[in-house]
Order: sequence, then structure tokens, then C-alpha cells
Amino acid sequence: MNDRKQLVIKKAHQLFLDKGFQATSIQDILEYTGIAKGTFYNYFSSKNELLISIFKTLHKKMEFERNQLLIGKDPTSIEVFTQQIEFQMNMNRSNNLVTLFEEMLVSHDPELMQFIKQGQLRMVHWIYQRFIEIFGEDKKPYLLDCAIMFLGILHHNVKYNTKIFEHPSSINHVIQYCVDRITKVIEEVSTAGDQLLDPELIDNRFNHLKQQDQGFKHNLCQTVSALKKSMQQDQAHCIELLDFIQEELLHAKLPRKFLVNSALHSLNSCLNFLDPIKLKELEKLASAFFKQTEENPD
Amino acid sequence: MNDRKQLVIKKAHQLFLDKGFQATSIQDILEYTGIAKGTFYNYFSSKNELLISIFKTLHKKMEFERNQLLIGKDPTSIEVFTQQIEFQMNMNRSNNLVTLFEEMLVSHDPELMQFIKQGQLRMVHWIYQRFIEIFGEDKKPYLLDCAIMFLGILHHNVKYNTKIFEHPSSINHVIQYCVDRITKVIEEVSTAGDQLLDPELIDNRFNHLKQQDQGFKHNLCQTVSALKKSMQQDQAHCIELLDFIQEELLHAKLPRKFLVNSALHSLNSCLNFLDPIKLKELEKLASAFFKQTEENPD
DNA sequence: TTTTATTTGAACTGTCGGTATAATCTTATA
DNA sequence: TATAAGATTATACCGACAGTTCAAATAAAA
Repeated sequence: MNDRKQLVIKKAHQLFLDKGFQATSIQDILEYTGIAKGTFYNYFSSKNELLISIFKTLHKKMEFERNQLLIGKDPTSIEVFTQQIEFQMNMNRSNNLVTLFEEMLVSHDPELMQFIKQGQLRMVHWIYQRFIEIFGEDKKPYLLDCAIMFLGILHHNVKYNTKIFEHPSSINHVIQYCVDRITKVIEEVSTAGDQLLDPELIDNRFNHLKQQDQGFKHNLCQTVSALKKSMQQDQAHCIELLDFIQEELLHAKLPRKFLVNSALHSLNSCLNFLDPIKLKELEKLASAFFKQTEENPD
Repeated sequence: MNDRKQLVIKKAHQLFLDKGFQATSIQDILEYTGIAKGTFYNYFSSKNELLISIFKTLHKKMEFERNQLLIGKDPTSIEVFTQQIEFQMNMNRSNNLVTLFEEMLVSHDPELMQFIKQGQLRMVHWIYQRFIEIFGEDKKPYLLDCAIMFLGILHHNVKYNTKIFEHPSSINHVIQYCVDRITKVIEEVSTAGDQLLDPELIDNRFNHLKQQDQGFKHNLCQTVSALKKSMQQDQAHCIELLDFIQEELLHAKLPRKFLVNSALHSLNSCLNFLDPIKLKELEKLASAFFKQTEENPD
């Protein structure tokens, strides 16, 4: 994407944060960014499309950094999840995304509506998947409900703490409270066996994307963290190597096969510290991964 | 309020439900209602003010009927509360109030923003007060948090059940689920002793109502007891009437105006026993009371 | 019938999102 | 370096909109 266009996105974002989307006219954007009207309509076919561009940019950034927080951490740890939520809420707040989202809902533009609905679903789905990792597969039937309720509790508590009562309590405190609550609710709801929505509803929507990928991701994280746990002593360089492999396979645009293989080779010389079975599993995962990406390079 | 104006409010409401607020032009309203532009601006100073009028009308109706559901029922019963919520959610849904609310949030009109904030606070406050009745005064420190969370859970669950997944489960089922959940959360949170917001925050916002209410209470008791003292002889039926009025005005959920007026009328035929000045005062108090409750039924 | 209040409807202002286009500037290539 | 292709600018324009104004028409009250 053009640098200039990128700049327009950034500056328009600033304007929207200050004045709101509806209240910002295209003329405002032209003056603030210093481009001409013609250029604007070269970049974006409408004001709505500009808004979508802003959102896509932010969304990518958020997903990337949110996943970055998982690297080298235990995916089953609730504390890591809390940190991820904290990060996202802080980003939401500093970017006033909530307001922008609300404005999008109003637009009556079907494309925009679809986009926002997708975004909300992705968020629910992400929380749902993380809950499965954290609370275990056996709680799964209740975790879609709980993901939805968690978002409800979180947003309402944050809203009333900050906006309505202007309470000075830190947002992290509110988040911790919400995580504590949903943890108990998950316990309660799964012993009561009370289900509202079948998780298949959301599984079906997302598994066309990358069911095998989700499985792969899960297996990879599991295997890596199992390996870490299996270490006899604290082997800093082993941890570094494992983190690197996880990072490269999960988040790199173009994972470098030779580096991963080299890292695996190095790990093999630490067999006295590591569980050899799990290491074999990791090697299998990596080779399967590269086989698949070589067959299907997109 | 003018009948014609009332009709405009009703028809404009229909239009807003069909097309949305922003998407409905004033011209649309003029054509649909058959009034002239001049008339419109005689009735409402702007489109926003029309929206506020619509909301006030609906809000009054909702509060009235919601409180109607309590008459003769046990206010501590959770089932009655559930019915009240069901009624409100069904009214919300059939009137698409949620969408209208969202559109209001966007307007950037400070008056509108203030109005909606007030409305949301009143809803939270009502739930908070009902929770106190249902779960007891001892749980009070946690019930503001729980009222907020209940609304969060409820709205999110309803949204995802109906809008996003278009799940055919009845809304009453969803509501029951949410009530069950919050009941357990209240238990859990009060044994854990975990508080986020001090209920004083909302008590303080609404006690100005109570304060003027307190003044009224005081005057009423003073006047009634003065009347009793002013009686020349022991007039049992006068005392009964006075007690009835006091009781009805102070403690009835929905004081019956016609009964109070009838009682006052009867008392007027006892003027030879009663202080006429004090009786006039009592009549003034009663009429002021009903005037206020009709304007502001809560 | 006269007075008073309400309603009408058209003309007007100014802003908006979006279109169209001719003129100007950049950049890459021949 | 010259020139063609593409990007950018500036400006005029369109229809739709919210909101204003006001004199004339109409209805209601006296």
C-alpha cells in the first residue's frame, strides 16, 4: 500500500478519534491531510471504505501483538489471557475504538455491517478458543456461552467504571475482576450443565478457514510447553530455541525452513534435558507444516 | 400534550423502526404524518428533540407497566423479577429500541448524550434496587456490580442468540439463563467479598429524588398528625380515612388517586371536627404528589 | 362576527457526500 | 533528455439533507 495512503489512514483516524466519524467531513480530512478530493477518491471509494481501511489496519496490528504476547508463555495460563485482554482493552481505549464501532453500526451500509459482525464474531471466537485452551476440552460445550458473557461483563464493567461513573480505578483491576468472575461462572455453569448456544455454531463458521491450522496451532503450543516442562534443569538456550520455533511457525510471514531445522538439530543435542518423544513430535509437526506450506503457498 | 403531536410521535416512531433514525429525513416524516414543515418545527425544535420525545413516551410506558407487574406480587420473588425483565426485553425488541439507542449514542448531541446516559443509569439503578429487595440488604455492597454485569450478560446473550446466530431459542429461555447465572454470581461474589464499584456512587446520584421524597414524607406525617390533634372529638372514621391516605401515599406501589380523592372528599364533610387549613394543606400535598408521579412515574 | 391561535407551504441558507474534469506535477522508460 | 503514463490537484457542480423564516390560509374561541 502507498505510503501516502497509509498516512491518510493514520491522520483520518486521528480526526475520527477527536470528532467522531459522522462529525468529520471529507473536507476536514482533505484539509488535515493536505490531499485533494480527487486523490481521496482515488484511494477510497467512499468515506465508509476509509473507515474499513482504518479498522483493518488496527485489527491486524491488534491480532499480531495479542498473539505476540503468547510467545514463550503457557497458553493454558489464565494470567497470560488476562494480559492479552488488558492489552486489547488498552488499545481499544487509546484508540476509542468502541465509539467508532458504534458509529459503524449505525451507518446502514450493508458492507460495513457485515464487516463489523465478522469482527465481533472473530473476537468471540478467539476468546472461545482461548477458553478451551485454558479450561480444557471437557468444558467446551459451555465455553461459547461463557465467551459471550465474558465480553458482556467486561464491556459493561469497563463502560460503567470509566464512562458513566468516571471511577478512577485502573482498567486492569476491572479486567482482573471480570476474569475472576467468568472463571467462577465457567465452573458453575459446567457443573449445572446449563447450555445456551451450541459451540458448533461458531465452530462451523470458522472451521472452513483453518480447522487443521487451529489443530496445528494447538498441538504446537502443547508440545512446546510440554517440552519446556520436561526440562530437567533451566536451560536458557533450549527455551530460546523452542520459542524461536514456535514464533517462526505461528507468526512469520515466510517461515524459514532451514532455521527451524537447524534449531531442531540443536535441540537434539540437548536430549539429556528434554523429553525425546515430545521432541520427535515437534519435528513431525514442523515437517508436516513445511510440507503443507510448500504444497499450498499462499 | 396535543393529540396531533402525539400522533406525529407515534408515526415518526414507526418510520424510525423501519428505516432507522439517521436514514429517515424530516421530509419523510412530513409526508408520512401529513403535517407541514412549519408545524413540525412548532412541535419539536429539531429531529433530535423528536427522538427524545419518542423515548420519553416509551420509557414512561415501560416503567409504568413494569411496575404494574409488581402489584400484589412478592417483591422479593425472583420469578416476578424475571417476568419484569421479560416484559422489558420484549418491548425493547418489538420496538427495536436497541438500534435507536445505538443511533442516539452517535449523534454527538450533548443533550441527547446526557439523556441516554440518564436512561441507562436509571435502568441500572432499578435493577440494583430490585436486587436489594430480592437478595437482601446484606448483599448490597455487591449488587451495583451485579446489576451492571446482569445487563451485560443479558444484552450480549440476547444479541448473539438473536442477531448474530439467529438462534431460534425463545428470548424467555435466554433471560432465565441470565437470571440463573447472576443469582450464582451474586452468591459467589459476596462470599468472596469482591467489590468493584461502591453502591454509594449510584445511591448518591438518585438520592436527590429520595430527598425531596423525604421532605414530602415529613410534611405528610406532620399534617396528618396535626389534623388528628385538631379533632374536637374522637372521630374513628376520620382517623381511618387519614390513616388510609397516609398509608396509600407512603407505601403503595401505585397509589390510587381516585380513592385518595374520595377519602379527602369525605373528610371535607367533617369540617366541624377538623382544622380546615390543615385539611387544605393535605389536599395540596396529595395533588402535588399525584402530579409528580404522573409526570415522572418511578 | 371578530379576534386569536394554529397551521401551512414555499422559498431560502448552508453543509454534506460524491462526481466530473481539465490542468499540473512525478516518475519511469525509451 | 524527451516523452508518455500515471498520479495529484483545484474547482465547479449535483442532489439530498437539516433547519429557518414568514406571510398567507385556516381553525378555534370570544
